Amino acid sequence: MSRKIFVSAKEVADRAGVSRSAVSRTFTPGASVSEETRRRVIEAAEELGYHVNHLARGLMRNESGIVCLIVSELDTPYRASLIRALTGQLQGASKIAMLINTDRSDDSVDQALRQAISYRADASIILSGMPDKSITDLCLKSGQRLVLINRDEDRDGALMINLHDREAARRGFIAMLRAGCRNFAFANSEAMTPSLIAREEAFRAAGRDHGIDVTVERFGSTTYQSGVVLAQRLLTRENRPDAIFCVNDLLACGLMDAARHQFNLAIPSELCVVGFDDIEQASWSSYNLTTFAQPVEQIAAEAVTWLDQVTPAETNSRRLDAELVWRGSVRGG
Amino acid sequence: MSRKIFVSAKEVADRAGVSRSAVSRTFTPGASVSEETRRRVIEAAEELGYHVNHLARGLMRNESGIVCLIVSELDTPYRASLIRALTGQLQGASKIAMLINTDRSDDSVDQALRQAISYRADASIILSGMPDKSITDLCLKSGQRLVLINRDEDRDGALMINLHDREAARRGFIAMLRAGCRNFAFANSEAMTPSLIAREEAFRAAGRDHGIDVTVERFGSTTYQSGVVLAQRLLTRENRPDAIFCVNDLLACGLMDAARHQFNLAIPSELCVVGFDDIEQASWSSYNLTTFAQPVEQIAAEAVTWLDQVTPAETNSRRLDAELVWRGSVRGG
DNA sequence: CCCAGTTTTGCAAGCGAGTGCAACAGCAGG
DNA sequence: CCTGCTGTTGCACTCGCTTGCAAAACTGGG
Repeated sequence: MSRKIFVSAKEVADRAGVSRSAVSRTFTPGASVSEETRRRVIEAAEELGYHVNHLARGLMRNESGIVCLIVSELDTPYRASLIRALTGQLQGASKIAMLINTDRSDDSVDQALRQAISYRADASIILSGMPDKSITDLCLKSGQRLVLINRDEDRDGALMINLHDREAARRGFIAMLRAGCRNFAFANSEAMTPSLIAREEAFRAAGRDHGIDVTVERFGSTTYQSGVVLAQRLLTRENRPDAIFCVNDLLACGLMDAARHQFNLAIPSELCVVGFDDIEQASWSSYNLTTFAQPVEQIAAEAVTWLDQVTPAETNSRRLDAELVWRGSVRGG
Repeated sequence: MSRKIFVSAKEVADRAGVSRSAVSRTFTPGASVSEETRRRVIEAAEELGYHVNHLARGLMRNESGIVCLIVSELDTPYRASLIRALTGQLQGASKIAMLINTDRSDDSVDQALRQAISYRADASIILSGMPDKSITDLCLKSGQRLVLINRDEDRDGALMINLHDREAARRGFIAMLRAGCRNFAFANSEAMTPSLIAREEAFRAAGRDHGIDVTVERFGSTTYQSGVVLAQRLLTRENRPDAIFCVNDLLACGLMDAARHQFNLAIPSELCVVGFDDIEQASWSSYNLTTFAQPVEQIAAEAVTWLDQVTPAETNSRRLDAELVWRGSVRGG
């Protein structure tokens, strides 16, 4: 099977005619090595194709440089772009991302965290699902840091990054109100994630504030197909909505497609739509969707800089703005 | 900073009143431990929240269980779905994926492979870019396995997974020919990946075989925006194409949107379009794109089973079928 | 040339696990 | 009770690296 073929520090030391420690120090920033030995070590290392064994290093330093990203349905546009931002910025901070896919079963977020512990990840970033309290406690007790993105619930000792969902929903309402809409609806999935709930609630509240009743419909998971179904449910009502806030862009795309192709509605003249996430497709001219942008790079930056802090992980919470991106799915603007 | 707080086998051993080896053996399948001690160890481990340190285990076993996925622009729909499939199946084979993002510089595929070596990854799977020969040699010499997906070029000792690009292109041509198209065009990017070139060449060849001249236009990278530009270039020609094979779906979406919204063309009556990849958006009713499907799950399966083989990595090549998915962007069908 | 002060270096003790080997216990048969 | 066998256990070594500590090698001033 796999024989030990990786070249070790010992071999480099022998070749360079120095001690093992010298090699180690050469690759440890800030260690005391003379220019001369460093040169010889580097040279020998180059020739042999030596690379420090990060596994062993992690063992000694008690710091692996590994950060686990725990995520399901990672091919969803928003998730994928967040992963891209995170991996990019983690590498910038010389850490490396381990990707754990929790598509399978339901307890698999817990499973994933166990994996993270087994690989002695310095931290885990949870993008979907919500782990058991007992597991997160174990993580924190083990000295592993935890970042929850758009999960909202409280977890002591973790960093929680969320958006101003409520304000976004309210702004969306007002935008469509100004566009002259009268019948408001909110298209949601049944996922009932805290942030999705917040958007729905705030949108209803905005309606109440203006003495307007908001129709809410929920269906399935937060996908394009659900958007199609929601369109069928909402657009066949007797007083058809002329303003729909979709809980995210994927849903909005499905809803818009159904509205146009099945109900022959013109957007935005007969129906205004607002989405959330600002996925790439929202900017495609078939959709041209007015939406709230997830500040993915900023989210990633917050996470990574927090992880880089040396102070012991304290409970921490960040709430970022979701910027409104005006496009053509709402009149005016 | 981070104190050693992870619980170790020693502590479990003490608590269970056995030797450290007993603990080790309990978590090593096939080792000789009595039912009684195993029970006590498991119990103690549970109470203490012990998890085998995979770093240390990897050190001893000389097998880390880590597989690196090397990829750029991972938020592209096709890439994202491939990553999803790969992570899922790797986990099924009890391996774990490390994600290396090569968006930054150009030599960063090499950088990525160095990382992979540093973490003693058992294998690397390259989804984008092409590493230097010297680096891949180093990988192979170090006993690391290598999988190249849609990279085509020859690399001794690696597994190369490709599709029947040429046949797909030819089939696409014939499909549009049967639909009654006369003016054929091929919309490509300037990425010039082997598989993209193969599609283009085969499409031209199909044209030649039928005595039909094929217009080829190339622009930028393989994105939606390039599709828009390509539409502008192709659809303003004096004898406007009525059949366009797009080198991938993303490009096709951009091209279709531009054709419809800027040139007011009806698809498929005035223009037939064929894509490649079968990304999710291809099935959205705004596009309803006839395309060739990347068999992502099958690709992932091939890769993972090959990695699981115990025989020393031999050069190996798989060529899979890209199934034609008939939708509405080509007449007939 | 000597000595105190500053680098630089090597030794050796870890880190947390796996595993060959020998000692050991338990058991059945003689 | 002794012998031989099987199955379990613990010791000690190993993996590749980091790092405290003390010895060795410089440095410059007197």
